[in-house]
Amino acid sequence: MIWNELIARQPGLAEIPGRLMERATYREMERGRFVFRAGDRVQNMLYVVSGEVRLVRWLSTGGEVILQRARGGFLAEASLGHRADKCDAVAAEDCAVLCFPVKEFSATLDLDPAFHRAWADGLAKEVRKLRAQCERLGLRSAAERVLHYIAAEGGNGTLVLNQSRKAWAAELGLTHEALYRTLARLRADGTLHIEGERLTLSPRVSSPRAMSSN
Amino acid sequence: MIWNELIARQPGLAEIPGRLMERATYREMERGRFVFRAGDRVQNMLYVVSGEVRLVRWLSTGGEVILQRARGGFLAEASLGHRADKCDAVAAEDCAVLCFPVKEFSATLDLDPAFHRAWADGLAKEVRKLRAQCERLGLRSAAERVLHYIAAEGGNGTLVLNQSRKAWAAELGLTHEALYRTLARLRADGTLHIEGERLTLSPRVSSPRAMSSN
DNA sequence: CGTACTTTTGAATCGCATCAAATCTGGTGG
DNA sequence: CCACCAGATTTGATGCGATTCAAAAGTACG
Repeated sequence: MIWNELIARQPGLAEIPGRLMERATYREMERGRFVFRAGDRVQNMLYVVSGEVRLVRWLSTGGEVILQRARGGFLAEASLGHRADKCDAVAAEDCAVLCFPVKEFSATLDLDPAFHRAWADGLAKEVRKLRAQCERLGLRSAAERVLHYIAAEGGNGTLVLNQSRKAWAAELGLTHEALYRTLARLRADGTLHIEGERLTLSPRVSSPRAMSSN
Repeated sequence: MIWNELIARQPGLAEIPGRLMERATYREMERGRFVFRAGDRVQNMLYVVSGEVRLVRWLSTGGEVILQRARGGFLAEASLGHRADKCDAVAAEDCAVLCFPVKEFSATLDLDPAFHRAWADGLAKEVRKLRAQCERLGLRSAAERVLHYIAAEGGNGTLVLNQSRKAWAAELGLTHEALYRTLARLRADGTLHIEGERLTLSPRVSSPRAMSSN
């Protein structure tokens, strides 16, 4: 495995001390495979290099709940201080992961204040991101969620979408049909300018309410 | 203020070094009072000793989104590295808080690895909570959100609600009418047993299916 | 080419939001 | 103790918007 190249592509790996990096093992797995199961002892901190791994919990009603979708980042960071995981981790696509032994990982945090700070900062950033996501999902209309997303994630009123619209729809808590229709309407009434992956908010001239018959 | 007694009651305070503890100030505030407002400069890290403080955002439509409910724990931990808060913090009940000056707080983190570790663990816990909340808000029906909440927050299938149902509705991203109706229906069809604040899932056995994936 | 997936539009349905209003509750003060 | 008030709880009627089911056109890739 060519570490340097890998690290260059993964900003999340940059802060990891070389000593710890050397202890990592590389694994590939195919879609549908379990990375670990609920009740397993926590042995590794996993970084998802490519593909997607999901943290899943099963409801007593039989339904499944997706707790995390890790892509290009750590999986189940919160399990660091825990003996066992409460969730299953499943490869949602063919994927590659780096496994850091928790013991070494934990020890490195204690010995390397800079790394520790980076780790805590990463967690804090995740908290902020998740809060924004919660706020967005609390919005009642599709249009509001779209505009909120562009305002939050886009730079200066312009968002360059780095995923399919279908995937975006899932992230917004909408069906893809609802998203397509909403984008079409926002473009039609001039709220949004769309060219390919670039979505730009039009400088608002009139009322803040974009949708509906006002 | 009798620190020792206070600390004994608050497991979250145990890890805080005495040096930092001495710099804390104690404040009490009545229900409905704002602890801080969006845009205020971050001056203190707040620990909620008693009562409840909520982090909320107000929607342009007038609705509210509850981003955090702090009870016996820190509020807005993620604001540590930030200049200003983006949310209002409001006392949901009469409450008492400890205020730690951010500068001292931050410096102590750097000097005390054990404290730093405890802090990171707290952040990780918050991440897990928020992930669960995002998943919940992604559920499309009111009933699913209610059941998910009970499964996630309740112990052993039973949830003791520690807030009004109206407030709960806001947390679930529903109107209070929708929540009342949903609870009535779930009780009627035997899915849920309700007595006062105690909500208990009826044990309906069904086995976890394999990944359905997309 | 052919397959798989995304994008796009259409039509029907359903559930939640909304508006409205009655009852219940806890707390305050006369 | 009762009157009163603010807020929570509960039920009803209605409309809108998202889901759902369906299908066609576009796109990437071997």
